[in-house]
Amino acid sequence: MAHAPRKLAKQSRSRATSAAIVEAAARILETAGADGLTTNRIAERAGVSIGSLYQYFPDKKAVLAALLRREWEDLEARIREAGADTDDPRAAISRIVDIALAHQFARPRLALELEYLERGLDLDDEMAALASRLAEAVERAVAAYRPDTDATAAADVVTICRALINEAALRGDVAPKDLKARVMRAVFGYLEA
Amino acid sequence: MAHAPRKLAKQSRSRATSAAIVEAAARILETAGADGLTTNRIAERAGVSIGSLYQYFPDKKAVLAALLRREWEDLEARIREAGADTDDPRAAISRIVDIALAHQFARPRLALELEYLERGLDLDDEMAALASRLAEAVERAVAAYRPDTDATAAADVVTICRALINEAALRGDVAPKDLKARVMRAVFGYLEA
DNA sequence: GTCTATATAGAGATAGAC
DNA sequence: GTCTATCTCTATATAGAC
Repeated sequence: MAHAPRKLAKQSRSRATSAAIVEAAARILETAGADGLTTNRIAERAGVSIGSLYQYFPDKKAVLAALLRREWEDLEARIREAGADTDDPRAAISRIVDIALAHQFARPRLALELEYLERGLDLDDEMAALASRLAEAVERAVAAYRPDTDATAAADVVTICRALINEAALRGDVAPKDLKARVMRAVFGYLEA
Repeated sequence: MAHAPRKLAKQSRSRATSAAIVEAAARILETAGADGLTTNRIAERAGVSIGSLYQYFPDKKAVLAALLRREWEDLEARIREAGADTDDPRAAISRIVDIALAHQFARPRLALELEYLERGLDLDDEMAALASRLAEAVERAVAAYRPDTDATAAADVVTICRALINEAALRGDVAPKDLKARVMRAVFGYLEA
């Protein structure tokens, strides 16, 4: 297998290019929003030609799907880890809130734009499965805290968190110091009611 | 003033036309989303030519602004009325939640699309004032229930309501029978914490 | 495999007849 | 004041040289 190393090097370069394209899309979404996101600009920002972009992705939606997947995989790994500890369920939920805060405030505009664009993307099975794993990680943490709740409660908690954080980010608050407290108040106010 | 009636008739026809254009935009947003909303389609749906549309509105954003204004004016009137009764603050908030539910479920897709598009519209002073009146109506109701809270609490309550209702509408639930209960749980869970 | 050049389509908006 | 016809621009995506 004398060709293996060369092949690997090629694959690695290829992955770097497609990652660059995905990150270019992310940067444009952050600065110009969904309106400003064109395939030509993505290619330019990624430092490749438009022709190359279409060698890596079949169409514009595929670039967005890859970006969304990157974000979800990151989030899922962190949340699964944070929610694992069932000894102190309240602390587990608190850590999940921290992760959500960190994630959305790291790139607030990006998170917001993706949330909107997500609807226009028809997710394939793999993405749907990823979304399910994400939801389940939260469900387990919520169920550990209140075993008498169903999946709806966990979904509501996620919705409430996202909305409060998005709204703060939208208003331009860099990272309001009382936001964590307000999110916790909303989450546990809901769960304890 | 022999010309007054004719003038009024003219103004009335003119208002009917611009209302038709605005409603056409609303219908397209509901069925095709922001992507499908083009000035040509708006004109076609409104039963006027594209040339006429531009006689009534300077550009596409102006049509959207007029639509948003229509929605907000409707909502503001209802909420002001519902929140007025300070004898039973809890009931006042409950009625406001009912109005929000009715409003967003009457045309869920429209409400959702407008929420996104709102950001791309630079509101003029009049629209900003309208938004303030809307916010203040909720603030008064919240303050009557819990006088020790600030405007942030009222804003958070609005954010939580909108998110839960949008999420339900987004999932295609026509009007889940337990949604009102969940929204109330979230709102009062937050306010009583 | 990466580029340049371009086909194709559709957008927003305007001109000018009636 | 409403229409049709069209200008201009910019988008996605492809073709074909290298």
